[in-house]
Amino acid sequence: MKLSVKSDYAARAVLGLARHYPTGAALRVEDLASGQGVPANYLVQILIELKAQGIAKSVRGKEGGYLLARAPAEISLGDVLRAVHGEVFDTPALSDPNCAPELRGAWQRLKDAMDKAAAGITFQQLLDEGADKEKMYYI
Amino acid sequence: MKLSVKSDYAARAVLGLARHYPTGAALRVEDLASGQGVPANYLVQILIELKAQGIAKSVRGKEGGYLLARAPAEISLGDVLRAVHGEVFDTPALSDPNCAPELRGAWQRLKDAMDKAAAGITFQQLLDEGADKEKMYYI
DNA sequence: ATCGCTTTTGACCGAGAGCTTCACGAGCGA
DNA sequence: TCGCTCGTGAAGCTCTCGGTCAAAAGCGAT
Repeated sequence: MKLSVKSDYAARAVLGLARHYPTGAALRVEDLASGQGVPANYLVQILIELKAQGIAKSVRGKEGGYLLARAPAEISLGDVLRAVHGEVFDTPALSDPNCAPELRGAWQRLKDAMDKAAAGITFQQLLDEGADKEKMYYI
Repeated sequence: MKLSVKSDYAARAVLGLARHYPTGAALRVEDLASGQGVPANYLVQILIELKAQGIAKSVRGKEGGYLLARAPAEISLGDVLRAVHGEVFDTPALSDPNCAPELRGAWQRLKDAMDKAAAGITFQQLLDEGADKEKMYYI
């Protein structure tokens, strides 16, 4: 099971916005893209999806750009994954009625594990981990 | 994150072989395919991969077919997923060096959760669940 | 009002993967 | 030798993914 580059880009974008969140200012797409190593034109589409899901919001015109719609503590990795794909975990078997019920149960268990793990990772945690790592250099 | 139909087919195939495991006889591809609602010509390719990973084995000639190489209790859903794709969970971010380390940690946690969940589901369990369900009708 | 900045939207395209089918070769038993 | 089965490779088809581009639209400043 391979995760798409899109999910990765989306996570990077949200992390970038989260780092910038305390300033309260909007971040331009171009700056966000170059800071995270993501093609700007592609990032635009991802940001639009993030906005549609209420994760980010945008400001137009000069001094415009993107910022998070909620605090980083309120955004989980699962939210981001659901924003760019429909579901965190999906398989044709779950919607196939002539799939054996015991198998469907197995896929469901896998899905639940995935959902739970993704919901348990918030971007505030990631910010803290990054800060901890940086603190190492000062010791 | 979408799971391919191939993984589903592989799981069905192994479940079908597991049900037939106690007899010790080989199961023809055609029979296995029609029993599980899988295109036979495609199933062949999947079975070859399962065989290459030591999950199934084959017998040629008349009375030939496929059977499990180990007991159903020794085969986890993770084994099957790893047989048809390379990994249970993979993302370009994990091998991208200029991805933020805190993000890589997050993906790794997701991967671990997935691996653990997939390793914890054996086909013996699925057989038992199926048997339990069948017993319901006799009450 | 107009201009420059930004997001927004939609269309487009090439490459590759996934799914499926087919045809033919190879091993085994009668 | 014949019939049965697996084994293997190749082909086609569709669809998604990753990425680009251009034009529209909102906002602020001059």
